[in-house]
Amino acid sequence: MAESMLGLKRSHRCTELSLENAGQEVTVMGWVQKSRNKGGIIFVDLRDRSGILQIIFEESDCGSESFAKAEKLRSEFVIAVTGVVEKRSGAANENLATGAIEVRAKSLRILSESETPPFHIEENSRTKEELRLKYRFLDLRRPDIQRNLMFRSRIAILTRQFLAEEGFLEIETPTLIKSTPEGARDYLVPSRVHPGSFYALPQSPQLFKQLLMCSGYDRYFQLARCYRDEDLRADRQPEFTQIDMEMSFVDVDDVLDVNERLLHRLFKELLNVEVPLPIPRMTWQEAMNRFGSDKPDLRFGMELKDVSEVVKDCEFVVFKSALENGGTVRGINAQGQGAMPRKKIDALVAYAKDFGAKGLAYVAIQEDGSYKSSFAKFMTEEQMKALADAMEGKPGDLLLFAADKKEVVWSVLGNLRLELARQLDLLKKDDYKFLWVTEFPLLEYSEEENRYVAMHHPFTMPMDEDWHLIDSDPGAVRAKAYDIVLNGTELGGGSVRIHQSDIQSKMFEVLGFTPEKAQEQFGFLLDAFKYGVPPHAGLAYGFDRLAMLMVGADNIRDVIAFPKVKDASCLMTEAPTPVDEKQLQELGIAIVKE
RNA sequence: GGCCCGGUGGUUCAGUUGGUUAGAACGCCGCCCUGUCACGGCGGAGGUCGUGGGUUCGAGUCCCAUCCGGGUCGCCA
Repeated sequence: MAESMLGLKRSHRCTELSLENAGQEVTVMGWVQKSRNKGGIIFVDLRDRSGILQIIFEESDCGSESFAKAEKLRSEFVIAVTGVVEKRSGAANENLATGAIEVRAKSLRILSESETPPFHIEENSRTKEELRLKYRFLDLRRPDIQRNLMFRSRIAILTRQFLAEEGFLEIETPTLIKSTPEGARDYLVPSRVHPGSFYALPQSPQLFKQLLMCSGYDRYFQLARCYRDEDLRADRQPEFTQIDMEMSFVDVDDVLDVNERLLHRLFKELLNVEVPLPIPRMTWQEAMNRFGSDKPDLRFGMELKDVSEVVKDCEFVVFKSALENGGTVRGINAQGQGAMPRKKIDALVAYAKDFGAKGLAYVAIQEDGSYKSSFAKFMTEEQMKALADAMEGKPGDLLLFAADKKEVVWSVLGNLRLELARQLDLLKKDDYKFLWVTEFPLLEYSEEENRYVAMHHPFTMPMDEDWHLIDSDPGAVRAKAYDIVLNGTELGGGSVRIHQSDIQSKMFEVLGFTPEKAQEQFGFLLDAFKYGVPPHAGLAYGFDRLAMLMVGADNIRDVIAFPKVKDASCLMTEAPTPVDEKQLQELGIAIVKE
């Protein structure tokens, strides 16, 4: 039987009370975490978002009516207790923030009863995520998830505060927008008023923030909901939040500067971690060559080394043919792993094949300096030594080599490097290594579409010194684009935008847009650029990923209140669902049954 | 779309080469208990082993298909 809270007002959250409040009468409200009935005395652990507080019921203090109610309390009942804070006469509980005190109840109201929940509300729950997501409203009561979401809130609030101090304006942009064919798949929203026409949900506020620059707002930001209809990953949801910003009259350095200070502030105030400024920068080319990745994890070494020159005269056909076909031979040195059993090495080879390797060559340098290798018989002793020297191989080391086109070698060794680091436990969560990766290629060739596509987006400014190559060697043109990388995760990225119509026209041409098509797709932006557009640049963070890394979660779902599962559905609401025939008719939509 | 892992009372798990009535812990229900806090004591209920086929005298266990969840590759301007 639920009672009213009429006449009561919560005076404190559970852990807002301490010995300093001893003797005060307080009113606390929350959920019953646990009830321990000793017969004539009942202890109740009361939980709210702040934590746990022990309530003590004795009939002589609270009267027979409240005591009878206290005997009925079960997990997750919502109650209101008025009582007096006192120092515990029994032993203190050192596991609780409020372990030295308790509230001696004078009255109890049961505001809401609860059925036994399908799983226990507790920290570090081992209950399957499937069940927890179905009952997400209960899962969200768990202290670790509550801490994550409260932390996430602090990031959002501090970000707003910092950017406001820096002169940024928070402006919302539409989420029913025009569909753009480039990039990720759009979520489409049918228009009732225009049968057969669709809005798209934004993948980012990109064009609108550029228009805001055209309109003179000069510094904009938004915590923007974004949508991409692509498959999910541990760090990818179909709808997510960006910390999105754009600035006028700036170049690369200005954007990086303000964002470094933002990150410094967030990590200092929220984690008490000092991010050394300036954050190091590395060009894309250097990142690929040294780490085989455009988002290198700098928490450990094991860098890639190009040994093409060293092995160019050897007889090992794998190396030879790779080099003859314009490829490359590169390796990494897994120091101290020379004794790795064959089975584990085979597993690494299989792992490498997932990333396109045809195989993986290895050399284990024995403690006596001899070599155990998959290809030693094709090498002279001198060649082997030269190779080991080039890899700075010492006795006890394991050298792993990939030979192929450089893109494949990068991918294989870059991922292998990470896999080894995971196996060797080299990745410490509380070690935060930031990096700017700069000078990304402007374009990349799409085998699927048989043309160049924008690596970032079609509005990215090329580097002045490369622009003359746009016709002769488009793949070599670098862009004023940058990513902020933390511990091997792309936290965010951005670029200086094109603000000259001749460069923009050329970009569209290279991307295979006819002028008519460009006008049709992006006419509003091109028109805006005719009327005075400031040079501008910006950046967007994956807010969920940032929160995930800051709280140390392994999964983006742990920092999102109501996440979707792998097939982009919601286990709690069961969205998406079919809709009424009437709704479809109104929208002029017919479903094609397979 | 490919590959890998998982699905057994409410929850988390065990279940041997296929062999009696599928076990445990926690939770739940009832009774008892005035200093518990992983409370304790006594008693009790609760399972078509994800689903559908198949093999077999016999299937939680083997085979096939399928559903659900996770990870990953493709994909993610």
